Parts: sequence; C-alpha cells; structure tokens
Amino acid sequence: MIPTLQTIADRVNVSRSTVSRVLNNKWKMYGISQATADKITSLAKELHYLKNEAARSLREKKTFTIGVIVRDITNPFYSQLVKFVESALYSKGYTIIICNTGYDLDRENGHINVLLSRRVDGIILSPIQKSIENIFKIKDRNVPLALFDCKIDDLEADYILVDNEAGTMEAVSYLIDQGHKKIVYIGGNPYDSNNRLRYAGYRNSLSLASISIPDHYVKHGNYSFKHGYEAATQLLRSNDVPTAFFAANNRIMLGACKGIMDCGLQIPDDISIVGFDDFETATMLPSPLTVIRQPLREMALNAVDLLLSRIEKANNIPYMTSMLKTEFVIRNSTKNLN
Amino acid sequence: MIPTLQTIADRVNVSRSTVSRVLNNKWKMYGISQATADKITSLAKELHYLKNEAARSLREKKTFTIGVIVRDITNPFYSQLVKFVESALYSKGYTIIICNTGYDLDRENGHINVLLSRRVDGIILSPIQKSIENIFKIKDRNVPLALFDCKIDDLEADYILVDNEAGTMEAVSYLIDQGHKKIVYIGGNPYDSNNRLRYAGYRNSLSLASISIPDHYVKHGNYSFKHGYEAATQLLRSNDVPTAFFAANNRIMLGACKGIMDCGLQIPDDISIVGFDDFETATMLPSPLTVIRQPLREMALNAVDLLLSRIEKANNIPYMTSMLKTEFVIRNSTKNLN
DNA sequence: AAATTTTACGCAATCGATGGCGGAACTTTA
DNA sequence: TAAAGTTCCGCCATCGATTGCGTAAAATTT
Repeated sequence: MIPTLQTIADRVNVSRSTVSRVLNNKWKMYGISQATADKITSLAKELHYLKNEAARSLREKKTFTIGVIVRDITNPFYSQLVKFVESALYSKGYTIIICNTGYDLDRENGHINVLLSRRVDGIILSPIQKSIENIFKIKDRNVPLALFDCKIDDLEADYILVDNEAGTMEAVSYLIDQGHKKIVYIGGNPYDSNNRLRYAGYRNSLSLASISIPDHYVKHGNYSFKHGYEAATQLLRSNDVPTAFFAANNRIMLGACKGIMDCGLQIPDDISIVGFDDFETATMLPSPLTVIRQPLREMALNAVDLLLSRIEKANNIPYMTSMLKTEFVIRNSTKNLN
Repeated sequence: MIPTLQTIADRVNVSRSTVSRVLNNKWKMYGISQATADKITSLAKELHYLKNEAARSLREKKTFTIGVIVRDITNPFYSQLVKFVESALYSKGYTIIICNTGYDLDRENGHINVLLSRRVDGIILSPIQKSIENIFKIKDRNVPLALFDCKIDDLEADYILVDNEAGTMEAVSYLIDQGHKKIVYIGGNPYDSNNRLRYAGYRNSLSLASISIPDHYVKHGNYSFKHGYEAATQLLRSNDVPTAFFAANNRIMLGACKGIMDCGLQIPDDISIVGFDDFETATMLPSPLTVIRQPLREMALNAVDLLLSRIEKANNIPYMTSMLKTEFVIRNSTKNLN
C-alpha cells in the first residue's frame, strides 16, 4: 500500500493536518512541537512517503506542470528548445508535458484539450499559422501562453520571436556584397510568418541593391529536407543556374546541400549557400556552412520567464513580445565573386 | 469560472452523478433518459466543459501519464524515440512527461521522485549504469518500468535492447573482410553496458580473425563528440596510424569524422570508419557513412506495448527482454584494402 | 385497486492533501 | 485559586469526479 498522510498520522497518533503541516515545513507557524515534527519527518522518510500530486493539485488548483507543444521534436531546433526549457523549469519545480504535432492542426487541438483538461499552469506553443482557433481555447480559459517561433496575424499574445527580417537581410546582403546577383530563395510554408518575414528580408536586400528577382528564383514549399533537395536540384539542372541559395530553415538547407552534392557540385566553389538556423551538421560538411543562428537558449529562458511571471505574479499584465536578434555565423559556404 | 460537473448539474437540475454518467457514456446502463442525456451533452459542449484530470486521477488511481526519462533529448537517437513513443501513447490516450538527465544521477533521482509523486502509470527509462538505486525506488512502488538502451547488471526488469555484440561483429567483420587489421575502437563510458557489449563484439571479431589489439587502439571515454574528435586526432597524429575506426555511437562517430577532416584526411580513401547509430548527417557527408542502425521505431513501439500490457492487463507477468536485431547499412565510408 | 416492474435518477462516501478556526491542556501571573 | 496566556494540535469543509446502493415516480400487470 502506498502511504498517505493518514498512514503517517495513524502511526504517530496525530491528525492528517499535523502531518501535512510538518511535511510542508509549516509546523513552526502552527506551533507544533519539535518532537512531533521529528517523529513525523523520520517516519515519512522511512515509509518513502511521496505526496500525491493529484490530490495536491486538486486542492490547490495548481499543477506545477507546463505543456510544451512543438511541431517536430526531432528537429534539433525544437529538441534544444525542449532541453533548455526543461532544465529551467525543473529548477523551479515544474514538470513538462511534451506534445508533438507534426504540423497537424487536429493533433494540436487534441493536445491542447488534454493540457487544459490537466489544468496545466501554462503552455509554450510553437503554433502553425492556422492555429488561431486552438489558441483561443487557451486564451478563453485564461491559461498563460507563450507563442514560440511563429507570429499569428492579428493575434495579441505573448510571443518569443527573433528578428527574422533583419537576420535574413544581413545574410542576403552579405551574399550581395560578395558579388552575387542570382540568389534563390528556398522557403517554407508560404503562409508561415517566419517564412514571410524571411522572404521579406530577402526581397528587401535585393531591392536595396536594385537586383530584380525572377519568379522561378522563389521556391516556397515547406520546411522539409525534401523540399530543399528538390528545389536545389531542379534549379541546378535548369538553364538559369543561380550562384547562391538562401534556405529558410535548417531542414531545407540540409536538403539543398545534399542536392548540390548529388549534382556533383561543390560548396562554395560552384555554388554558395546561406540559411537559417545553426545546427551541428552545418559544421561537419567539407565546407562548414554560413548560417543565421537563433539564440535558442535565450529564447527558451525568455519563454520560461514570461510564463512564470504570469503564473506566479499576475496574469493581467500587458502582452509582451520578446524579439531577439539573430547572429550571423560566417563559415565557409559562400564564394566571393568580386 | 471553470465549469465543473456541479455547474452543469445545477443548470440541468440533475445531480453530479447523472452528469458524470452521461459524459462518460454510461447513461444507458444507468437508465438515464435520452432527453436528459442530450441536455447535458449539449450544455457541456456549450460551456466547453473539460473534465478535471486531477480529480479523476485522484479518484481512479490512474493518471494516463507515462514518464519518459532520457539521457540527452538533443541526441537524435532519443528525440526520435520520444517522437515515436509520444505518438503511440497519444493514440492510446496517454500523455508523456519528459525528463532529461544529461547523464546526471542526481537529476535522474529527482525526476523519478517527481514522477512517482505524480503517480505516473509507467516509466520508460534510459538509465545510466549507476542508476540501480534509483530504479529500485520505482520497483518498490510496483510502477511498470521499461528500461531502454541499457542493461543493468544483475537487475531483473523489462528491457528494450538491441543485439549490440552481434551488430558490432557484423560491422567489424566487414572491415576485416576488406583487409583491415589496424582497427581502433573509440568507445563510450567504460561501465556502460552498450559500450561493453560493443567492445566485446569488436574483440570477438578481431579474435576470430586472429588479429591482436594493441592497448592504444582502444579508447574508452564517453559518448561525446569531443571524445570522438580527440581520440581520432590523437591516433591520426601518432606514429601508429590505424586504417579504420569503429565508433561506439553517433556522437563519437561525428566527432571522429570531424577529427579526420581536420587532419586533412579523406573518408574512405585515407581512413575507414564505421559505427553505431544511423543519423541524418551520416548521409550528408561527402562519403556517406556506413553505420549500424538500431530499429528505433520498433524499439519505441515495443517499449510502449510492454508498458501498456503491464498497466492495462497484469503487472505480475514475468520480466521480458525485447532484443532486436540491428541493421548494417553499407554506404561508403570504408575502403577495400584487398 | 393493489402489487409488481421499470424508469430515471439522487445520496453520500471516497480518493489524498490543505488550512481556517477552534479548543483542550498546561503554565504563568496576580 | 481564578484568570490569562501559551503550547500544541484536531475538526471539518473543500477541491472535482466516480460509483454502489437505494428509492420515488411512472408504467404495467393481475
């Protein structure tokens, strides 16, 4: 039998209340004697007593649980996020429930229902652009929510973002400075806010340099290896081969690199490439990749801080957006054409 | 205010019991009229009623929660595991709590306490070799447990493993068949069961071929990029350069590859390498890596099946070990010396 | 019309922990 | 020795959902 407060109370001949007070370190303010406290403490240890969190949660209306909903846990971007978030929350006594949506709206919805049903204290969500209905379910219940890595149009909320446009401009301008004019944009889902902003940055940079963009230099699609691969190979085998690629995320970039290799070309000698997200493989290729790094650790910590301040202080503070700067990490995947 | 059963009961003028029965689809067996049932169902929908899981768990002594404790969530091996486990459990109505230990025993212990306190229905644990005390805490409470990716000496439990020794022998024998005699073992933590078995396989293969192993060809250490890198560079710069490396896991293998590249050498022309775990980057290098793949999906599903059968059927069945075969994936990272 | 059956629910205990309020027992003070 | 403090702790309601047992009211049978 698993011991409860009552088990201990019976053995020490006191009431549940007393045991509860002792085990919660409140016995002094309730004037419980040292002797009683000691007896209770040691018996609890002996019996390996562990508080039933379900009961505590029910009574206290607080679960010390945070739901973390990501699009793809196998993407290093998210698995790192989870690691940082888990670590930060663990030290504050919180536990995380992981939900993987695989970019599926219904699944996201299902997960949100579960989290609300479990009365989580807060949610970190990396939504998909169409999540707005799902998000309203959370907002209606007044559950603290941090939206991560995606801005939803016209939706007021707490956001954790990076400056996608500026980050992209820095990278594309770098290409332009190196003399590139034929720069292809291989993007993710066209409706995704990140993709739109990165695309905007790309256009801005080229526009500032008065370089026009042929339609077939823009390849929206989705954030997958496959899309990167196909877009790259198709262009490299066309009769208007670009000199550089911009990849909208790590998956696309990797796919594009593979495509380039499969076409028998070398980075950076035959073709240049830069893109979003830093990842380990980027440093492993023969020519390490120049990338735009997102400050993941800071983003994770900001998300946690934001949530905890709403949870533990007040939830009626105005919405905040944490917009961090990206870092342009120059390695060796671009060629200077000048 | 968040609606409860009572909220609905009051509005429909019935008792909590009736509402509960209707919402749990048990109203027929309790002879509740269709009319009442309909009123309740639609009101619940209108109010966006969501059952309080803490209350349900408390009463039912079942949480529909599984704890998943991994050593390093950012290792693709574990993030894939988590993905498969999450997906399988989601479809069965279970939720997972993620715990990352970072190979730290105290942290593992802390996480186990939290999970037990939350009365999870089961735990999937990828332990470290010294976890035995922690594991006993779980066993003492009779909580179903699946040990993943690590065999603890003399500990009876449910295990999900692969045939490390056979898998390694296949790979090392392959090197030997290609004429390699100077094969280095770059290993993980010396006490880790995987490492020991992989090392045993390595020794067996060489012994069968009557090839002796100089001491400095065995580099135990830990499962890190750094260790792989350092072991590789050190050997490549020594005066007894091997012709092939065997890497005990994906992190080590990547580090070794990087080390090889930094020494200005080419895979497979200058040096051959094979190793454990398949991972995306393995296919991205100029010469894709020949690896020993673990059937992660099957392992994850087996772990889930094993746990669920204990949870939902009986926990008094004998312990089982799921030992799956590895798959040798031949790519192009070894040179035929014959 | 009385007896029996069926229909349709309600009562109250339970799961385990928490905390406000109250109070008995003992000690000190006047 | 009675009044006033202290010391030390218990009673009981509460959180929300579930379920065994019981029963009033309506319907049916005899």
